[in-house]
Amino acid sequence: MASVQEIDLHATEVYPGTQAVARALALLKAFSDAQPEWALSDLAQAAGLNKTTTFRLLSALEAERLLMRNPLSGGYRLGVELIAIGGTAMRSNPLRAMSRPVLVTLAEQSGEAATLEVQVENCVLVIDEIASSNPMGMTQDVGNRLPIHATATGKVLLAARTDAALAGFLAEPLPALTEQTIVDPDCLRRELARVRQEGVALAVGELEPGFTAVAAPVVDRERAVVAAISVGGPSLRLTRERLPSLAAMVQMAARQISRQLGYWPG
Amino acid sequence: MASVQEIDLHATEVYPGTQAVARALALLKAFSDAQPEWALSDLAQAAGLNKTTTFRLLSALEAERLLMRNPLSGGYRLGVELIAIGGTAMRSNPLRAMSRPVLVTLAEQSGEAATLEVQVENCVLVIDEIASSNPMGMTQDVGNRLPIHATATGKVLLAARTDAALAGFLAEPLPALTEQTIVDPDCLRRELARVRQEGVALAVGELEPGFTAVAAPVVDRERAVVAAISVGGPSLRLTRERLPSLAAMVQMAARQISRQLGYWPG
DNA sequence: TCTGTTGTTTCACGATATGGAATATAGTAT
DNA sequence: ATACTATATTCCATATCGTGAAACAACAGA
Repeated sequence: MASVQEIDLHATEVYPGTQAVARALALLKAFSDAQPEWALSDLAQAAGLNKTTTFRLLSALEAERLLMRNPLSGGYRLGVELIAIGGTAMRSNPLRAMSRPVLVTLAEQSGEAATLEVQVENCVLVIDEIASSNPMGMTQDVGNRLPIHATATGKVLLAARTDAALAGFLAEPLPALTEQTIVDPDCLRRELARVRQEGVALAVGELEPGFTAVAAPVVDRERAVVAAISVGGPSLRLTRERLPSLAAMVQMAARQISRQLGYWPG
Repeated sequence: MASVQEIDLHATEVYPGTQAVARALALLKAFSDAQPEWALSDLAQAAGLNKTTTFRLLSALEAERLLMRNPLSGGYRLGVELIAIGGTAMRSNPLRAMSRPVLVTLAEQSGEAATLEVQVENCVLVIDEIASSNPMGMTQDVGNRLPIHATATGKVLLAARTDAALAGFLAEPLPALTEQTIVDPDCLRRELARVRQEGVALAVGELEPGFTAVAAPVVDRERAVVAAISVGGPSLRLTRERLPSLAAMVQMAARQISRQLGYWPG
């Protein structure tokens, strides 16, 4: 019936007695870079909710400034309060706070931009980014979600998944962002095996043409891969010869952060 | 009874039929830079909610990754999903998108950091920031809330308030952040009158020692002050002699943005 | 003017959120 | 060890609060 693409109302059956909250949050999550503005009816349909219910929830979110309305179109947009809360979330993130000095050193040492990323659903989320000391590289990606299969950090995080979880992910087609993006499931599987073995991932022009990145996993006390860090920059600067030494730096930094998290190798 | 400071559950009576959502959002807003982690009981008490209710709401927020728990203390913290949503909110903010090129020009022209800020409750919220071309100035303040009475942008926004709204604000004591912070209500009132007349606000060492900023209002189609922009930097560089010319630049840039919003002077 | 679409309000119903009480799980002092 | 205190978590009967159909209002296009 719904012709508009469906938003998943979170298959994971939620806590009992939180329907309204879960629905409100699902509505919030419907907003994205691709669709930053929603009309009430469309959003109601996409979320599979009654129009009245949607209206009431959106009104509550608007009253709290988490949403705002476009005065011209009447459409809903994410509000300023979310920028504030997001900023607080960023600054209070313990992983970010721990990693920052290491990232700064890594960026200086490598002369490239360094990032800290975690997995959120089937994307990697940029938690922190230290700009390259070399000018240009102004990516400003903090808070951005990137496709997990086309990034070095993403591959590191994917490599840590169980075969079952991986199979589920690979069941759906992988979008190609560039000519180089790995879209063949078997090809990606082999790549991930390599990543798992070597403890480093590369992405050469797979996210965007001319951009190369090297990533390594951050491991916590329970030996779970909780994040990945990377250095990245123009492929012209991150030449094939430099990659091994960059990989070593990234791995070293990642191990340093892991140790702070209580991870002890062996 | 409640010895912990109370969180205001939003005096403005909310939309009927959204109690749970409003409460959940109030819980989210309880997290701040000053108090980034809450124990269940404390938060329940501060929000004036039953412990069970609080637990259920927090669980729902945690399930959606808007909150996470500190594995050591068991305390609640803002989660990564909020960083993602906050990033989306920032990038999709129309005011920010409009202002950015103007801000970039302003930063180049002045050689200082330029910011765009809006009012949210009794704070100013930094929506965008273009770092100074001169090194140092690395403030990284986007998403940060600053006290409205101690910032140039804040004064601009305060100056636009009605006398009644202002009186309400001035009823409570103004915290001093530095020696220079204006804490006397009458003194601030006079300052705001000046700002209203001249259309520019200054803050010299009022937010932090040695930091000076100049701000001007951004006005929309309905002649409402919706934001303020500023340039700021070390007081040693923003000398008394430079301030008039900087003020002119900021005002020019603000007028440019206002015009894009449909404001037409006269 | 009519018609289709949007956003908004109303309201009766019952599913759903609520909070007291009971239980579990620590952490601290005795 | 044991009792004690302060947490977090589960259970469950109750009625409050969220729900969605329907009706209304405000447009835009034909």
